[in-house]
Amino acid sequence: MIKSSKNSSNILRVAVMVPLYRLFDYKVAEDFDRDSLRPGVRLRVPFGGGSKVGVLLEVCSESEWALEKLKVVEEVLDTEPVLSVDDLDVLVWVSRYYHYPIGEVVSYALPVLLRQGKQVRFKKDLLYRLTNLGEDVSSSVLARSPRQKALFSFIKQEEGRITEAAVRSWHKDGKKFIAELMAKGYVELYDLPVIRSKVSAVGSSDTQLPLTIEQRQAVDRVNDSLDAYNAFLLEGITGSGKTEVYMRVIDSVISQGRQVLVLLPEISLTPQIESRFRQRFGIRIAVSHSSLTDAQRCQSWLSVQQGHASVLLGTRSALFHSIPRLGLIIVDEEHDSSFKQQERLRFSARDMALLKAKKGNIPIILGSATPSLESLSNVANGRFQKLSLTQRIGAAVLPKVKLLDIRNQRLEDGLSGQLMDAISKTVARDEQVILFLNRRGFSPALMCHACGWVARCKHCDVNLVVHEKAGLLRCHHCDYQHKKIKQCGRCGCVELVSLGVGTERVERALVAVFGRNQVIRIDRDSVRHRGDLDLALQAIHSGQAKVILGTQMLSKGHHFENVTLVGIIDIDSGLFSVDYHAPEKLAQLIIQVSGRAGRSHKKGLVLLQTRQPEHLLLRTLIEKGFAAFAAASLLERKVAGLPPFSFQALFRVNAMSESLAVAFLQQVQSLLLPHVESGVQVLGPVPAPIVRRAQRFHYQLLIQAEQRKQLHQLLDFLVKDVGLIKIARKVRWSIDVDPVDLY
DNA sequence: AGCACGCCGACT
DNA sequence: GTCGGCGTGCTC
Repeated sequence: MIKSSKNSSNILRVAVMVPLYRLFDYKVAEDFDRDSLRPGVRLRVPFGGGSKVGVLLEVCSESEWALEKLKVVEEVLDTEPVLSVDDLDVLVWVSRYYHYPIGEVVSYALPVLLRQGKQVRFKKDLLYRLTNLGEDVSSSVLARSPRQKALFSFIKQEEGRITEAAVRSWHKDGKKFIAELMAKGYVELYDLPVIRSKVSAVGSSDTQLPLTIEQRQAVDRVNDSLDAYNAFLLEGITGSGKTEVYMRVIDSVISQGRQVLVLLPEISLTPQIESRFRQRFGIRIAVSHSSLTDAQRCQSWLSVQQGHASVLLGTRSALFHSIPRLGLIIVDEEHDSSFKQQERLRFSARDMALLKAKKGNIPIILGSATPSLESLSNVANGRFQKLSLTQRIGAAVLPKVKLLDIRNQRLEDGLSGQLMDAISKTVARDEQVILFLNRRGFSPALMCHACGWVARCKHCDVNLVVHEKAGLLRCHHCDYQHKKIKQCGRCGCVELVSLGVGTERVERALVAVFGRNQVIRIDRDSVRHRGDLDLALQAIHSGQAKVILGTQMLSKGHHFENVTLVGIIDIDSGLFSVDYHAPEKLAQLIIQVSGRAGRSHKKGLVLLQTRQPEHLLLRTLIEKGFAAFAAASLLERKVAGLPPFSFQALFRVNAMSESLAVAFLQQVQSLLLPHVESGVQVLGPVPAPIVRRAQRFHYQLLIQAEQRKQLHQLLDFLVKDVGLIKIARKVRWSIDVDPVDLY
């Protein structure tokens, strides 16, 4: 049957920005201009009592709803779609895969201003360059005004790559000085054309470093397969020059007039990295991270969406940007846990990037010195191609890694005599030491000597941590605080012992030996604000601080030239954690840390305190390296009958009372049991931060399946057929597919 | 999520 | 008598 084409299509399927798991149908007036109704345009629609912003997903001719029940669209907000059909396709997939309301997923893809239905225009980033007159004069004509002179030289040196923002960040009165230079006729504004076809990159290519043979091979392999989906794992040890490989490939892609998305872990997206990319690719860089204002983020979003920017540098949320001519995705440090969003929409940026590359039929590079087991397994099964960088650039040598057997050793505040000796010797040589302990506070538990009672959080299922200096007991999950108690909460005994060792305790011990000035502690308690960290880093770089003690915070991103000894105080907890990814996280930490010691000509040493010196994975790691460790881990999983991927989901609930949470999970469990032979278990109660004061009981249900597909069938069954949303009135739930963290 | 509707307790 | 608590239901 042939339908009368255009006029019958007056039903609009809209993703309304509300937390509901379905689309909403609307109609348009008969005489409405249908041409403006393309998928991806924003609409203002009547919803409930008021009106909401939504995004048009589909124009069709039928609705499950009675026509007279449908409301009429109020307003079409865009003449051009803000999201492409491909974008919408990915968003719908994300909504289904992660079981998250479609309207919310779509709103993730838009900057706040667009979400609110505002009209925004892209303000072209105008650039400054010297005029012909300016090129002819020497900067000495500006000798009377040192600021103008300096700015003049800055513009000359950057060769027309200076934006207004760059001038502002150069000096707070930069605009004033530039106005003066423009008044003199030395400097002018111009704008760069949008790249839609093949052009050469804007950045200067003479700054390129020569490549090693391995780098050359990696670049060539990727460059040879730019026109289709190909997944590459770039495995490169610290200092082997992964970034240079990225940049060469980016060069090729943008010279074809296409765009590149570069995803970095949260801590890696620093002004330094940004400026390194800026130097190379000029102003055709857009960045996206949490410290931008709404207006800035919107402009950055528009610059990518409208094709002005060729490279988008961002954290995991940058995946949701609309990138019309995307030609390559790079995920640097692909193993990093910050690629998993652990709140609201629980998505894995690495997995989503792979999907996006596949759907867009473009190449993707996952880079890491310590790849995730998932990626290594994908290399083994032929889904990824491996590119290896094994040589370090320059004279840097890898440090020696040694296990310190602390069985039967006397530990003083967590430190063995051997480790203490090594620290003293290093300090005596006027070199620096880094010590890792992934536990904040003074001690992780406070116990009654008389009856064994332990101070616990009244909201969460965890022990309270002693913070000696602050005189507090604190919960590291919900941040509940209580003044440090002097008596047992059960028997009233006054003899309370601090059990275990945290950074504060180790710091006290180190200060007692080396003095206050030579010891510095870096964790979330000691560096609250951004400035604190800078101050601490300064003390380290100046050489004043000799012993640097910190949590994971310290393991990433910072390079300290004079560090020749790294100690990890407790590695055993990583070997026996409930988190089944803990061993590989530990291995990744050790490798990362090794990259910190002895980067210069000096030889470095890494000491690991352990009571498990014969542990197979540890031995493999330190004797044969990360690759062998990973291979052993994969084999171990295979032997244990576990898939290399974790085809499992965590079903989390928050409820007002324990009985509600348990009753709900038991209901879910009983619903699932007929459909799975095994692999559904209630875990919990589990610690979790309080969302709302009332909903503080957190339980989890672990669902395992043989295949990813089977898992999703189960989840779909739960959500759709069972009507989970209706059952789950008094609880809040979320589904975490392939979780990293099992508490 | 927001908002309306609806049915029971203290109050200008 | 009403104002307002939040339990329940609905949003095209």
